[in-house]
Amino acid sequence: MNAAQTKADARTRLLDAALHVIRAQGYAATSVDDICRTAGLTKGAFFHYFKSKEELAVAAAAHFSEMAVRLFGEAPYRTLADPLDRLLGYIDFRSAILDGPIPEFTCLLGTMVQEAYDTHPAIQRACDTYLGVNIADVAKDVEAAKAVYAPTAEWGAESLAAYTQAVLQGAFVLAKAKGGPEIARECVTHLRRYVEQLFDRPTSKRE
Amino acid sequence: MNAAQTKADARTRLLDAALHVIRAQGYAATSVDDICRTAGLTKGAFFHYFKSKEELAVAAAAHFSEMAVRLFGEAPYRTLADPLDRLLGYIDFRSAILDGPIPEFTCLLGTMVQEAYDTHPAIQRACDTYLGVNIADVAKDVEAAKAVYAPTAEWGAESLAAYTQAVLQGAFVLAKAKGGPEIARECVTHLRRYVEQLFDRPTSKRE
DNA sequence: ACATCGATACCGACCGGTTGGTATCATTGC
DNA sequence: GCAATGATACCAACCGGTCGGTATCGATGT
Repeated sequence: MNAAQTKADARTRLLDAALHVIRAQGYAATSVDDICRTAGLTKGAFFHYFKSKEELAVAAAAHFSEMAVRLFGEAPYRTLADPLDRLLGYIDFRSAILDGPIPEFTCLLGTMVQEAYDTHPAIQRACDTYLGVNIADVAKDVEAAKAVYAPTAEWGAESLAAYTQAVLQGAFVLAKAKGGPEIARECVTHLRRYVEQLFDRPTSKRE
Repeated sequence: MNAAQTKADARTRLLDAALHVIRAQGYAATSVDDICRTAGLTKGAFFHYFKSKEELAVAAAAHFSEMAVRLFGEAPYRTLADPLDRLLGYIDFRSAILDGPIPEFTCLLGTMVQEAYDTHPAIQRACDTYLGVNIADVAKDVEAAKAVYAPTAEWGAESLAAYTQAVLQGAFVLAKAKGGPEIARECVTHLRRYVEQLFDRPTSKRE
C-alpha cells in the first residue's frame, strides 16, 4: 500500500491500472471494469475522466511514454560523454530491464497497436506518435555517433533507431511466446553486436 | 469467388477466415460470428468443427504454420546450393513479401501471442511451437552457413535464427504503427547487413 | 462565523446490445 | 436407416456506456 497506489489521484490510478492490465491481457480483452477493479475505483470515476475506453487507451499511451521518457532520461548512461557510449549504454540498459514478470517489461504501445491498428485509428496514431518519440530520442545519439565514427555510412540515423525499436518489439513477442525474458536478452545481444560492427568498435563482453 | 474460398471444406474455410480476420482485428476483438460471416457459414458449423473459440485459435496457428512452411519451402531461393545464399535468399524473400495490405503479410502467431500469452496458455503454447518450427527451419541454413563461413563464431545458429524472427515480428509492429510496410522493409535491410557482416560477406545491393 | 451555492469527484444501479456457447432440427451421402 | 454436416433459434453472462444521485470543497455574501 504505497502512496503512489492509494493516494495518487483517481485519473493516474486508472492510467496505471490500464498500463498493467492491458499489457497482461491486451486491449480488447480488458474490460473497463477490470481497470476500475485494479485501480480500486468504479465505473463512475472511469467515465468521469475518460469519454470512452478508446480515449483511455490513448491517454494510457501518453502516460506510458512519459514514464519511458523519465526512465531513460534519468538512467546512468545518459551522462556519458561519447555518443556511441550512450547508444550502447541505452542498449545495455534495455537489456538489463528485461527482467521480472512479462507484463512489467513489455511495451504498452506495441501491445496495443498490434491488435488495434486497423480498428481503432486513434490508438494507432497514439502508438505511432509515442513510439516515434522514443525513436527520435535514440536517433539523436545515433546521429551524433555517426558523425564521429561513421560519417560516410549508407544507413540513416533515424533508420537505425527505428531498427533498435523493432528488435525490442520483436524480442517482446518472442519472450511472450517462450514465457520468459531470456530469448529477448539474446536478441538484444545481437542488436548490440550489429551496432558495434556498424561503428567499427570491437565487440566487448558485458556480463 | 475462387475455388479456395467457396469450394474448400467448411473447416478450412473457417480457418482461412480466422487467419484473415484475426490478423486484422486481433484475437479478442474477433467474434465467432465475425469468422462465420467471413467464411460464409453459421455458428452451427463453427461449433461442429471446434469445441471453442480458443480451440479454433490453436488450429488456426497450425494452419498458418502449414501455409508458411509451404510458402518458404517452395520459394526459389530454396534451391540454392550455398547455405549462406539460402539464408540471405530467405531474408530477401521475407522483404519481398512485405507488400499489400498489412493484415496479409503480418504474422498470425505474433499477433495472437501478443495478447493471449497470459490469459490463454493453449494459444501461447501453439504460437511458441509454430514459431519454433520456422526458427528451427532457418536455423538449419544458419548452422550450415556457419560451418562453412564462420565456424568459430561465438553466436549460436538457433540464436541467430530466433533473432531474424524477432526482427520480423518487430518490423510488423512498426508497420502497424506507421500504417505501411516501408519501415518493415528498412528493418529487414538492417537485418541483412548484420547477417552479411557476421559471415564476412561484403554488403551487396539488392533492388 | 457561518449559511449558501456551484463545481468537481466519485458511486453503483441500470440499459441495450453483443458475446461464446448450446440445443434442436433439416439435409445430405452412404 | 443413420452418421456427418450445417442452419436456426436461443440463452445467460458480460460488455461499454448512461444516469441519477451523494460527498466534498472553495468561493461568496452577510
